[in-house]
Amino acid sequence: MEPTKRRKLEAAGWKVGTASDFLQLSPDEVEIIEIRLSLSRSLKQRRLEQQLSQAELAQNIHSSQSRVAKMEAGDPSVSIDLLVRSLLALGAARRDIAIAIAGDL
Amino acid sequence: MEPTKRRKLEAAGWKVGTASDFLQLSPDEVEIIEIRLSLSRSLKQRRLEQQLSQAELAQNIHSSQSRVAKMEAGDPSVSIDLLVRSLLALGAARRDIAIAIAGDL
DNA sequence: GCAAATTATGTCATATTCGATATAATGCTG
DNA sequence: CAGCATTATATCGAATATGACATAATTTGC
Repeated sequence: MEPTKRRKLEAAGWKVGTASDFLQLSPDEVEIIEIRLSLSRSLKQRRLEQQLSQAELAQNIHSSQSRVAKMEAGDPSVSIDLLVRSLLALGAARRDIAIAIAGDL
Repeated sequence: MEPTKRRKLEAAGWKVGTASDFLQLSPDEVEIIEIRLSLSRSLKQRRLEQQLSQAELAQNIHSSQSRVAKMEAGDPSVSIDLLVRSLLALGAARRDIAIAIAGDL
């Protein structure tokens, strides 16, 4: 795994001890994590574009500031469902979500 | 809402009583449901392409036949997370998932 | 038509995710 | 620096998703 990608994961709070520890994640698990991180980044970007605080966004989606923080941090306790619902609440269309998931495209 | 779309939702087990009942779903909720259904269809298509029974797929993803059936039926109790994980297990790439979500793209 | 295989539906105990809350950490502006 | 807003982290009971199981319905091949 490239150091770049690894740093991204570690920065997002995924405990990635040593490189070999990391390897116990299956490719599919890594893929899911990356999808979550892509959605996270998209969420944060949209929120900032709309000049909203995490607390304000939380109100819009009937959630809490702490959960928004976790969403943006790519916390493992956050489901893709919640990320998608939040993106929709920020005005994202299905297509936008698809693009976020694809990573580049 | 077009009758076509509505029939799709009803067929998938989303209790959509009358048209007015249906309207109590927010556009975002409808969007989520449609995303789920897109992923469902993609899942079933992939499984059939690979000539697997629901039970066989269930084994691969450490789940059960009944849950696979629910996934393919677009059952409300199934998360997007599980659908994505299942698609990955069937060999789908991120891009494939993105395409499924976008509808076209 | 009838087995056998496959798929659908209902239920349940357990596991995971949820919003909420508290509080710590960081950033910003005077 | 001090106050204030914003964001991060930890923990909780409640809500939701989960696999497993039972069993019904459906499809398939003979």
